[in-house]
Amino acid sequence: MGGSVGASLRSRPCDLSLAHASRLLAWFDRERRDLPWRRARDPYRIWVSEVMLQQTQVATVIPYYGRFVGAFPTVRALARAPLDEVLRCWAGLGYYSRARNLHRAARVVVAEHGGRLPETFAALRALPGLGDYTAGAIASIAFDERVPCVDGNAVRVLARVACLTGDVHAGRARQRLMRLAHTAVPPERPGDYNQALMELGALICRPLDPACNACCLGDLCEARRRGKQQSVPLPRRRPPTQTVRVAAGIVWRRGRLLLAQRPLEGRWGGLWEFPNAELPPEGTAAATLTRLLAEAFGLRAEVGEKVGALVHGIMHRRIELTAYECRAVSGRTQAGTHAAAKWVRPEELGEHALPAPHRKLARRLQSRGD
DNA sequence: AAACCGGGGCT
DNA sequence: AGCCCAGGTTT
Repeated sequence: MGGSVGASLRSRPCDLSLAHASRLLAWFDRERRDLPWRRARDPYRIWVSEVMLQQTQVATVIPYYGRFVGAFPTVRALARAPLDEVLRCWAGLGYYSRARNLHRAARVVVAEHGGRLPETFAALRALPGLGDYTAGAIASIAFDERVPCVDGNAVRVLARVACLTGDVHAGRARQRLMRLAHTAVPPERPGDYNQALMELGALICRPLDPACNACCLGDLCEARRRGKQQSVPLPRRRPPTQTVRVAAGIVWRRGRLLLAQRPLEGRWGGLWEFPNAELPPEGTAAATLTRLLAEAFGLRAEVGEKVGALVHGIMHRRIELTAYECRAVSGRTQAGTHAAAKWVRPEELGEHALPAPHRKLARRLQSRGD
């Protein structure tokens, strides 16, 4: 292993000076935002907050966090709850596998660790749903272990301070970054240090317009010295966007709507949705929905007017969802490939965890006054 | 409305 | 190293 002689002569990953950690900590002590999960050092609450903060911004997380720890104040309470209830509490946050993993791990913690979170990085990392980031966050913040936790904010700060010009998301530059991240964590206050790094990335060392003049690391930052803040780190390369056309049926029968629960595994696992299917390139919505309702749900239905259309973007995918009002005229309801199917009153929609695009759809239907 | 930013976990 | 999961903010 290791690079060629040439590579090792060329440039070693420059370790960050010790000064950077104390600067960062001093800045954090002054500027840290007062966030609900920073008020206690309960490992469980830190865990919940870290999972919610994956792929979701602080402002969005705050109200959900309060409701969630209100409903499930301890690991045991979470483990006791049925998954459905947990998903309902998560509804709207997106990326529901996070909630499923959290719930699954809570049950493991109760079964194998007596209801208390294990206190080392290695033991945390072994729990389902906890990867390097989350295990590092809990280990350092709740248990003072000297391990890094590297989110996108931390990547940006480290890459800029050390001016890592390669692709920090892959290959050698990635390894270098992670090595740097490990050595950079100070033995004192590792948890605060990690939070400071991420906080600096979020507030100061922003992707597009870093506030270098206000940065506590300004005079240590190699990218700034070289005027390369804009090009370091290299943006992640993205696959081209794919458009998917989906038709959904708002199916009525005796004043109730048909809702189907997705299989527990996989995309939007366990969530409830309006029956829907991807439109084949040449297919019409009416034909697609008629066949779907017949074959998957055992219903003969008439497809009526278009009652809504929206676009939902997810990563590099663009879902164009069109909804049609349908009337079920006969048949005995089956779940098909879904986990379940049921008829609900419109006002009961809110009690179900729906995928984001279907939530949008449901909101529109209700505001329309149906 | 388009462009852009967000990454963890698993195998 | 590559695959899967499946949202929000900015401009």
